Amino acid sequence: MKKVYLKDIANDLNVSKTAVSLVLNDKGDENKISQDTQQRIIEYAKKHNYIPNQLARGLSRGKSETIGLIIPNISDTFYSKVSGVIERKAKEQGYTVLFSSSYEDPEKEGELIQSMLNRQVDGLIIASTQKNQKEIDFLKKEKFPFVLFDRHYPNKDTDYVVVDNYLGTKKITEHLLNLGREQIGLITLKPALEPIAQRLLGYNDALKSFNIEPRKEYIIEIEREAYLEEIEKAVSKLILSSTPVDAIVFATHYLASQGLRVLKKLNINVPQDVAIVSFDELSAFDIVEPPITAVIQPIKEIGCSVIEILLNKIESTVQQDIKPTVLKTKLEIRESCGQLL
Amino acid sequence: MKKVYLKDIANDLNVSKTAVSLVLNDKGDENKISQDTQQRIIEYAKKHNYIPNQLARGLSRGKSETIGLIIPNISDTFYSKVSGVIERKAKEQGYTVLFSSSYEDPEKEGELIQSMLNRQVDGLIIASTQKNQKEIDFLKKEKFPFVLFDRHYPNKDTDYVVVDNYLGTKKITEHLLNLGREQIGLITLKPALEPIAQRLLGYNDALKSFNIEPRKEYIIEIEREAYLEEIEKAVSKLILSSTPVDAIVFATHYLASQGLRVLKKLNINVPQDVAIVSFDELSAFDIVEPPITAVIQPIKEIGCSVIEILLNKIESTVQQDIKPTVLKTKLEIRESCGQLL
DNA sequence: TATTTTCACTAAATCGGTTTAGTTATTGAT
DNA sequence: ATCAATAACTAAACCGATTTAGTGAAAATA
Repeated sequence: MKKVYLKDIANDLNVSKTAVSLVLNDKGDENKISQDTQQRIIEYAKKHNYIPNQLARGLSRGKSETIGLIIPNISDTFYSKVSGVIERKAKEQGYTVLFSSSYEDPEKEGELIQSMLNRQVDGLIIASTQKNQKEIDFLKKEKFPFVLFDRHYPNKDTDYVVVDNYLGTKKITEHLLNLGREQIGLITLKPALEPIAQRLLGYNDALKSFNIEPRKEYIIEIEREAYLEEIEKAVSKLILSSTPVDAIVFATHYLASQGLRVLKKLNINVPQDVAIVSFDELSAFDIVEPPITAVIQPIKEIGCSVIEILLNKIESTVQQDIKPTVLKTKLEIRESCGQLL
Repeated sequence: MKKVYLKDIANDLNVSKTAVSLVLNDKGDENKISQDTQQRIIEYAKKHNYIPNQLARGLSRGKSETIGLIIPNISDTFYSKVSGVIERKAKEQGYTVLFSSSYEDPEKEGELIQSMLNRQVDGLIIASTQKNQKEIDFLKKEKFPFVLFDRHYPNKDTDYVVVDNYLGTKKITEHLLNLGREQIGLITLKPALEPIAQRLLGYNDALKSFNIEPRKEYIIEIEREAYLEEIEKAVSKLILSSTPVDAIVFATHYLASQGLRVLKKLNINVPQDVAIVSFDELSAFDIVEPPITAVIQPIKEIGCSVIEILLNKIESTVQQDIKPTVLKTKLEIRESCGQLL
């Protein structure tokens, strides 16, 4: 069973390549190809399992039916889950997804964007390192379809889909305050990224709304690359201080899970000695000891919004408006704050 | 800044497209293009940020520098982690990865394979549903480069990378036996898949090696799609039987975590009443209550082996031997079996 | 000096499709 | 009977690269 090309069909049926191409692209009727001929072509194609070469097709149409997905790390549960949704939705519309991880390296991200563009992707989805103003500006200037998610450039006018990081963190912090905790620490990352910055604001404002002045020594910003080691110091510092905290807000799921490991190692009772909450979660947060209260991100909605906006941009002929999307997080109360359930 | 094509460079420098192409593909010397001309071309290309259109390139070379990755589900932590390794290693060699999830649907998997082939991927990596004999045979017949992983077709002679599912399950079961447990249940999936079948064998043989005859009523095979509901019945049955089990082996990480949820709900003490072990793990298994003993898969090795075998096949001109790779799992002892640590 | 090699290139074919701009043959209107 | 319109196609250009087969001039060899 040799591979069959458009040319072969045309030759064998004594019609032109044009006719075959038109018919197989569903443009037979509008181009007045007779029903009989259409039938013959379609049957032949089906029988010989003809599949067009997408490279050739993409080359001549200037469209590849492919979208590029650039994320910090596919191994991270949040990104892998969003990627799953994006891929499924994209496939439903006939698009295939090229993906690459930037590992938080802006230079690499820049290269990835370029590499995706050479591959003639029809659009890009980027959870950016937020240090690639240049590439983003380039995409904007070229009016190339793209959507940012999870992290956007607040000073740039682009499409993006994010969750309300500010409000989410405010919610978990207020949850602690409502349960009577007052010395609340925050373990977060160096605030290079917009979501992280927003989470800090949410934490601060929650305290202020309870008339508590945030204390600088309760806020610890650690380096993402070295978080495994640094978190140990961070937790110890908050716990063993002369004015120890009675609760800790963790700004990411991996900070929370690693934080809990450290607390266990130090024999701190959660929630009796210290209550903890997490922004975002791992799927096992409900069965860890104790189950961790968290605000969870609407994974499915994020993925769906992203793909919807992008495909709209790709497929519509009229210029689409730029539309920021901010989704709500959901508070999932568990036992790590001492509330009886 | 307009986009620049090969033709533009040729025109502007008064050389032929051939010369430009050769030089930019590092074939200038072997084709005796003068150093001077080479310099000019390279400089011009760099200055104008020339990037070849990969579709055109792929079309004319019959090679796309792309590999296709087909997995059951990118959202599953195991597959997302292996995917991360595969993507990183592939990128290092200049390949980009197209991915799609089959969601255990053999028909969809078949379509995905076809779709990847139209897109002219240079090779395929598949964690198969194991129900696509046809497509696999087709790939074999065409001598198309591909590597299976996680799941292979035991009756077919193909390259694959798997872990020793048999020995891994034997190890965790023996661990329970060594700690004095004797009524050991197994909660697993309907054994359509090779790894799952192997895990059953490992469980059985472990018992036999301790002179215990496996009991049919201790082995519960549940439907993957409905595992959330079925596992509840399964656990209850094992626990509330007239001869209740004193330990349960879970054949996957998600069975184990869901199993633990159910045990907690039923107020069963782990490990006092029932010890549990899991094949494969979630990253939080060390902080759940109790921490779950598991055999873990060597994610990095799996990814590296897969990509190494595939790129070898793609890039070498001589026919490569077919090479099955079976990797070792590692027993991670935690507290869910009652052993004091 | 005549012939072969080598050097430094290039024209044109090719990859496998899509699309534009025609071309016949037939039908319908006047 | 004549001209315009329509039906049913097709030839050839094109997408943007790679690659094969050659070319003319200079240098080397006989």
